[in-house]
Amino acid sequence: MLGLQCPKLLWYHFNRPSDIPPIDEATQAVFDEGKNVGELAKSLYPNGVTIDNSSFTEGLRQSEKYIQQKQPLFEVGFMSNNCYARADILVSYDQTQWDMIEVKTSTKVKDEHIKDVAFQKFIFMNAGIKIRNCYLMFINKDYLRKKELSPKEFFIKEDITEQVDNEIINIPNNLLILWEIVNAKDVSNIEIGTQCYEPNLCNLHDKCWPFLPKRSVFDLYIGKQKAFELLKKGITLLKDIPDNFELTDNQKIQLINNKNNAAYINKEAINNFLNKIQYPAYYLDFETFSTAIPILENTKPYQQVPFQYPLHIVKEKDSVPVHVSYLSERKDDLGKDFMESLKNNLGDAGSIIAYNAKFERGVIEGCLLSNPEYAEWTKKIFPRILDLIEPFRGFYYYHPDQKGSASLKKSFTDLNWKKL
DNA sequence: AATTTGGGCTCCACCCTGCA
DNA sequence: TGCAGGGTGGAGCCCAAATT
Repeated sequence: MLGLQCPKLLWYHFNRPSDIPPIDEATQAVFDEGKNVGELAKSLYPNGVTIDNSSFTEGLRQSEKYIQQKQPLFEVGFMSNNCYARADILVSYDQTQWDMIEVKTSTKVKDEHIKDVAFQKFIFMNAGIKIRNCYLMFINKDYLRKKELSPKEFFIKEDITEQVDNEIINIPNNLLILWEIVNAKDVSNIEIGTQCYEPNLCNLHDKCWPFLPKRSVFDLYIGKQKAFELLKKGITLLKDIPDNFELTDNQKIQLINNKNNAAYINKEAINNFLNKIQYPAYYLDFETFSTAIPILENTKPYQQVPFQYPLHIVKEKDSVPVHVSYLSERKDDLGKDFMESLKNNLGDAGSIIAYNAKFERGVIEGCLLSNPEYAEWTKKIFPRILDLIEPFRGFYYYHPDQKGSASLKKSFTDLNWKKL
């Protein structure tokens, strides 16, 4: 059971090419977003040179060449210790030293960023490039876009030199472990852990995790730590959890009917919930987009901007739902039409029902930024909202096929079983 | 990538009790 | 009366889960 543990957060430098799955649309969108933000960051360093990395050897050749000059360099890459690293931005400090700037689409400095930059600095130093200070350039989440985009206000630049230097001492040892893992013939000796899915899903996840059986301890609701604990004791099945092992009330419900695959139903709690619905009932769902770089005036980075909603109105109990929908036709200010349409369709009374309704609530609050005249109306609307997630998160109803999830769309263990 | 939210955990102030 | 030890409750923090 005991085995090698991947050094957390460094794996993404080490994917074996054959193990990298094709990029799906969502991942591609994240990459594109990163590219846009990267280009915006470059605009802050005039006279910079972007290294041509269309081929690996050409990238290295150009990096060697331009490092002799002193203008800012973008995407410059070097090799040492049999590893390769590429820096987003390198700015010359004096004749011998450079400052390293890493651009992230995040809105704060995270531990993984420190590890990332430490790796880059380590490789660069060993390649003979002298690095003075390290900076992280990330997104100011409070930046409110006006008509013109202001890159200077959009970014925050923070000195992380000290944290990087504290981290850099761990790199040599991490590299040893990582090489061993990369060269391993199979994964039977590699220990799974949170590093497999945090901060991102590892590309080797589908190789290391399938040993888990169906109905495993990883189905436990909010129970990943408990699952790892049980795994260390050799317990992988829900039904094998000992009676004296401490579980929350919801987790106990998961074990009821687990074996015979039947639903647990708390009729009283469900009835209480249903009785809260006041008619006419409005079933609502928002569709939104969000971008790191705000494209509309009076919006912030990553703000969810709504453009469409379906609404089903049930006038009285058991009556046939009436369908109403909205699709924005404006490209400048989406919030105003959206709010006006909602106001016209939602009436003055009756429950407004959504799944995970705090999302809908947040979107409406976001619209108030550019449409404050709806503040009064919002106050009247919010108390009417009822969250359909309540009966599921509260385990009023639970079926083992939910795998510990109250989501309409996915569960944690689907990560392991999606190929079956 | 962010956000919200509730649960669970930790920390600490406070109080009570038992004892010298 | 003072002190140590144990129990209790609130504040604050972190994590996991849901949505787009």
